[in-house]
Parts: sequence; C-alpha cells; structure tokens
Amino acid sequence: MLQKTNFFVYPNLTPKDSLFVIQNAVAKQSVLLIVGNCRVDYEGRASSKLDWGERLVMIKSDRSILIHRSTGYEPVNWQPPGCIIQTELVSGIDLKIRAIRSQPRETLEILFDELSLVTILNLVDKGAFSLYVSEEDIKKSIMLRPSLIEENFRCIIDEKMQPTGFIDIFGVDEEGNPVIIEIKRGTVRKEAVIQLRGYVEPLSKTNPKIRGIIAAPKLGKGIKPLLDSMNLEYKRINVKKCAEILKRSEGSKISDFFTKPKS
Amino acid sequence: MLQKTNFFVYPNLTPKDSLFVIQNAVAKQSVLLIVGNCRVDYEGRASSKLDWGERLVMIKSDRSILIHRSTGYEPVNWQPPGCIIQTELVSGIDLKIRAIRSQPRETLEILFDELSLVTILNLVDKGAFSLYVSEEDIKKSIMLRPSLIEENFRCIIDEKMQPTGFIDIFGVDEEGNPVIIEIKRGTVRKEAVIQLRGYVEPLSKTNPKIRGIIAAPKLGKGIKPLLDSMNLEYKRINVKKCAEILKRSEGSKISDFFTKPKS
DNA sequence: CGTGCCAGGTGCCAT
DNA sequence: ATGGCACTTGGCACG
Repeated sequence: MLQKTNFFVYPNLTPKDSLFVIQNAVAKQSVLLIVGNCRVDYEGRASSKLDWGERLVMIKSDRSILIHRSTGYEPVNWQPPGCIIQTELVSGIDLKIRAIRSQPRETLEILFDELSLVTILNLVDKGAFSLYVSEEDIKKSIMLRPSLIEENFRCIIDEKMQPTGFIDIFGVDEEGNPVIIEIKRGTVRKEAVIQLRGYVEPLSKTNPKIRGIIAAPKLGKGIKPLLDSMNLEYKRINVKKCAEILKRSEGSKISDFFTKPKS
Repeated sequence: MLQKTNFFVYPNLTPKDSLFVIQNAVAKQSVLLIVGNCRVDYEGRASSKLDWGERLVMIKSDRSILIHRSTGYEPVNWQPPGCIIQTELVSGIDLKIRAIRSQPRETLEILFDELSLVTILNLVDKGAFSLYVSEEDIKKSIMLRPSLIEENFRCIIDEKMQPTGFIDIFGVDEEGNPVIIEIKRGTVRKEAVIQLRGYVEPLSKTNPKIRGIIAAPKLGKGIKPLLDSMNLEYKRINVKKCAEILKRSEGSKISDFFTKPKS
C-alpha cells in the first residue's frame, strides 16, 4: 500500500538548514508554511515596518506570499502572485526571504532569526469553486427591482409570449421600446449571445426598435465585441444585491411583479 | 532549561480524534492550521460551493477563518474575526467545521473526510506594525503638490517666519487667506491640535482670517470636535499618494517648491 | 501595458 | 447598528 505523504514537517530548523528546504519547495511549487520569529520590511507603494515577533509566513504555489499574525483576517504584509522569491543567509545565522514584485516595484523582506516550524504541503485540489445565485433568483430580483436592468425599465407579462417560455424576461424601457432579457447565472459565453440573438432576430422584423439584453454576473472574455456586432447589450448583475433583494421580500410570488401590458 | 514549544503538530489525525484537539485550540485562542481533503459551502450575502480537494484552513486567535487553496493571494472562502466556530463529527467519520457570523448572517461549512495535518501555533507577537512615510516625506509631497491640501493652495516661504522653524508649512489658500499647516505622520492626537492652536492663536490677532490645518494620515478618535471647537481644520493625507509623488520627482529640493510671498 | 470597475470586498472611524 | 471612505486594496476585462 502506498503511503500518501503530501506534507513534510521540519521543526526547529536552523536558518542555514532551512535554505535548501525552502528553495526546493518554492522551486517545486509546493505550499510553504514558515513559522518563526521575524521582522518585516515592506517598501513600495507605501512603506511599512513590522518589529520582531512570531508569525506565520505562507508562500503559495503561484509565488504569492502572505504574512499572518495571530489575529486579523488580512495578512499584515503580503505580495500578490508572481513575485520573485529569494532566500539568503544573513550574518551566517539569520534567514532573509525577499519577495519582489516589479509592476509596481515593491519589495518585501522578512528576516527570521529563529524558525520554529517549516511545513511543505503538496495540495491536490481540482475541486471546482462556484459562487452563485440561481438563474431563477436573478430573474426574481429583476422582477422585484427592474432598475437592476436600467432606470425606468418595466417587466411585462405577455400571455401570448408566456407559453413559449423560452424568454427569461420581457419588458419595456423608458422610451417604450420592447426589451428581451436573457439571464445567465454565471459567465456569459458565446452560446448565450447566439441564443438571445435567436429570440430578438425574428421579432426585430416587426419591431426594429426591440432591444436584447443579457443580464449576468460576468461577461466572458471576448464576448463584448460579439454583443456589439449583433447589436445586443450586456447588463452586469450584482449577485449580492440579488441576494439582498430576495431576502427583503421573502415569499413574494413572481407574478406579483409583472406589469400587465398596455392593451 | 525551559524547552520552548510554541507549536504542536498532529499528522494524520482521524476526524474523530481531531475534535478535541481543534476545540481545545480554539478555546485557548491558538492559531490553528488544518490541512486535509475537504468540501466547503458558504451561504450569506452570496453563496458558494467548493468541491472536494486538499486545502489549508487557518483559524486564528480572533476566530477569523481562512480557507486557502494552493494558489491565490486571497482565501477561497473565509469568515472575518469574531465568528462562532463549531465542530462536529458527521456520520462518525467526517469532521464538520462551521463558522457562523451573525451580522450579516453568514454561514461557512467545511467538511473534512481526511486530515493530513493539524498544527497548533502559539505565536508570541508584540511587534509594532507601522505603515508610514516620514513627516518630512509628507511635507515634501505637499510642497510638490499643494492640491493635496486643497485646490489652489500655494506654499509660501516667508523669511520672517522661516527662522522660527516650528511651523511645518505656511501658505495661502484660493482666497489669499494665510494658512498654517501642521503635519503629523501618524494619527492626530490632542497634543497636535493644541500645538497648532498655539501657532495660529497669536497670528489670528493681527489676521483673523488665518486658517490652521492639520495634515495627517489619520485623525484620532474624538479629535474632530476638538478641532471644530478651536476653528481648526483637518486634511487627510494619503500616504500612498505621497510615496508616488516623491518617487516621481526624486531628488528635488524642498526649496524649489516654495513660492516667494507677494511683497 | 495602463484604465476602469467590482468585491461575500475588509477595515476604520464617523454619526 | 449604520454609513461613508480608503486600501500596498486584489482581481478581471477592456482599449
């Protein structure tokens, strides 16, 4: 049976001995945790100095670096991903870790005079992360507050259209122009644009002033030009706002928020 | 000789055995690092789901909680300081950690089916952290860009005043009113207000339109009313902007940026 | 590459 | 508690 060892723990390393361990871990893109007594200097957009004390330094696979004290959600000092990590023995007894970022030019220097614990982690993590509200939640939110689309936008329920059921929201803008809204709960891809185009196209023959809007939290890369070329629009939806709107009016029925079309 | 053991490492704990260790560490306000295979659900202002994978969970002394993947400066999920940490054994084999925040109501649930490494840290950290530019830097910055004080503010060098040397900056505002500026590199305390008052007071007898402004990055608690009562003003100085301004015009002499007074 | 905008922003101090 | 504002904001998409 294979022993799974996805971590290595080095207690009480001397700074001298730590050099190879740390360099190696950084080179192998492991996650590196260094606990010890240190001093931190940051110079860049601003400057800061942190006197001696015990902290946890985390160097991640992407060469982001975080210095955490025992309290606070935010790291006391840091460097975003992609910085250059250098290690050096100072005066033969201290470990200096330097993290340099070039754009903007910023340097972070950590000087350890004692290392209580160095840990190397090889995290296997393919899990997908999704931040979301459902498409239905977004739909409800827009119904409840049509201004999420734009000022003076109104939702219309049209019996002739409802049975078809494929258009997410139908409404009219300030000028009275008909608007078809396609909702996506995630990032807008090409397919969604094509889909909306399919709804808008036929109707635009009878009403050339009809508008098509995609409402979603995110727009995919390169989608904006596509929308422009098809004369469609994008309205960013703030997922958090949707959650607030929904919570505030728990239990309301969607149908309550439609306006009957002018007849 | 006293052996300094500010950390405890528990490799390959079973979720069952971890319960006591974790609860104890949280109770003792240690910093807790938990590495293992987990799934994360967040529900609150937004919602998120993170599928199974190996991550590092950090619970700090102030009961802030951070879930870090192997990349990214930011934690994938988190809870700010002060949340309620609960632990629970699920189905007898999995460890559930729940972190609840009440304002706004948000819940974070981490389910571990395997713990590779649990570490408890007792960090001794009294080191002061200071983010700063020097008072001299701020002075230079204002000289270089007087609009840091307000639009159309001008710095004046007045030979009659210069020898005294205790006023940081003397200038005139848009209306031509004389302005005395007191600079503090840190938080404004009562003493600084008294100090400025001392400069402004005598001069206001000959020129009642004279203004006194304290320029500093921060205003101490309760200082604003004091300033108001003494008819003095506060202008917040952005330390980062100062750094930028200084960098841009490296090596310029202060005297270059004074305007000779109208004579 | 700089610019603009959003974020579960967070943190800090004001009312 | 609520609101306003700054942040070494970081991150992402766009020109």
